[in-house]
Amino acid sequence: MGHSKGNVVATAITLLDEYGLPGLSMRRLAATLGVQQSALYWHFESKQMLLAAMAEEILARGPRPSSSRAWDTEVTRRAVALRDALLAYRDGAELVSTVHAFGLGAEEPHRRLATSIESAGAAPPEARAAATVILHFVFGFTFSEQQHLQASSAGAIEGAPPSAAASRREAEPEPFRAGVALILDGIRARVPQQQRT
Amino acid sequence: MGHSKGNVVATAITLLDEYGLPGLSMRRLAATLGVQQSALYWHFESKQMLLAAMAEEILARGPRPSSSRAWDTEVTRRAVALRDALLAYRDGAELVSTVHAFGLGAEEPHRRLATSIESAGAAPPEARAAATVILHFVFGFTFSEQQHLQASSAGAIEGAPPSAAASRREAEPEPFRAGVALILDGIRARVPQQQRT
DNA sequence: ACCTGAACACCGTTCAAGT
DNA sequence: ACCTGAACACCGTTCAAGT
Repeated sequence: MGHSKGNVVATAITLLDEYGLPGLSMRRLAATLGVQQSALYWHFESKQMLLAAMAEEILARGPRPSSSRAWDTEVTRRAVALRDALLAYRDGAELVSTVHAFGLGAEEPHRRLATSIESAGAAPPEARAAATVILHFVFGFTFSEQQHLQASSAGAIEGAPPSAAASRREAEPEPFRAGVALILDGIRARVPQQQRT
Repeated sequence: MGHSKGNVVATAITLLDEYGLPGLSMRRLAATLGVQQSALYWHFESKQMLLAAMAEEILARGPRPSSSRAWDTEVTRRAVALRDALLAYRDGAELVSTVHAFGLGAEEPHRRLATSIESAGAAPPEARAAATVILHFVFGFTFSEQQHLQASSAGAIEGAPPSAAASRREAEPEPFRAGVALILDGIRARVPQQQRT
């Protein structure tokens, strides 16, 4: 009866988490599914399209932040939720941010951030510009963070004291919150003052 | 008499500009230099190390912004200069930002930005956090921009009206300046007010 | 110090053909 | 609708050996 598209994507994400992005080959994926490599090209026109579908799925599986009446709380929660979604799978940040940069999808986070920022009283173009700043910060920060996390967990047994930090950290480090807070201050400076939160 | 390291890097950058990052293979580089592939591994322990050296060279070739008494002018000029450096070669933004994320170098821009921000009166840790925000914005923005530039210049003859924009644009688009300005406002909000510029 | 020759263990993609 | 079989045109890296 054959594999479905969703089926293929789910298996690909499992392999991503196990072998990382460089280890995710069409051949390995096909072997895991028990088909020939060429069969994958019936489901996806290229590996890039498969990666784009994986990025969407990883985002869809991420947490959905509870909304808030305070726009800045909401924006912060969205940034934290996005970071959590990226950290949930090995090389998640690299995958999603690359798909985004190549214009192949992963646009929901930007749209949602922009909507939350508009509720602060910003005009749509300004809200989009601010959303772009936040998005690139979250992508770049989390990409770097995930690399360092994996690099240090690679030198685990043979290396420096392993420390209490697990490879898949969820709590936000101080610099992450600080970066988001800085951008929020920038937004406040450009929006009609009305309430403090 | 053999090739020098700098020689190899320079040739690699030429190939990057001509074929793009996916087209830059060790085999192609070796062939262009007139040596065997294996010879490259005498100069660089891996392709990653070659890419790191290329990133440093691309940054070193970039413009050096004139300094300014006004810290915000200086930060803006550094951001613009960094973007220009990345845009100067095909896939420059992807290359440099990836090398940076993998912790293989390309740290000068961050240090320089942090220094300029400190002169606004920010404490070093705050200045570094703000520099991180700017750096990720410039990397992410320019990466996306460069992809779109190349995608549209790929569909040149056969496509929409080519427009006046060349493939290698140097003037900053409005959203780039807007993003930098937003972050500057965020910095101003966290620093003892003294002068306006 | 710098490179050759040869191999190892892989890649993404296409395409005619099958059921 | 979904897959096979086979091929095409590539990859990064290692290593003994040469000069």
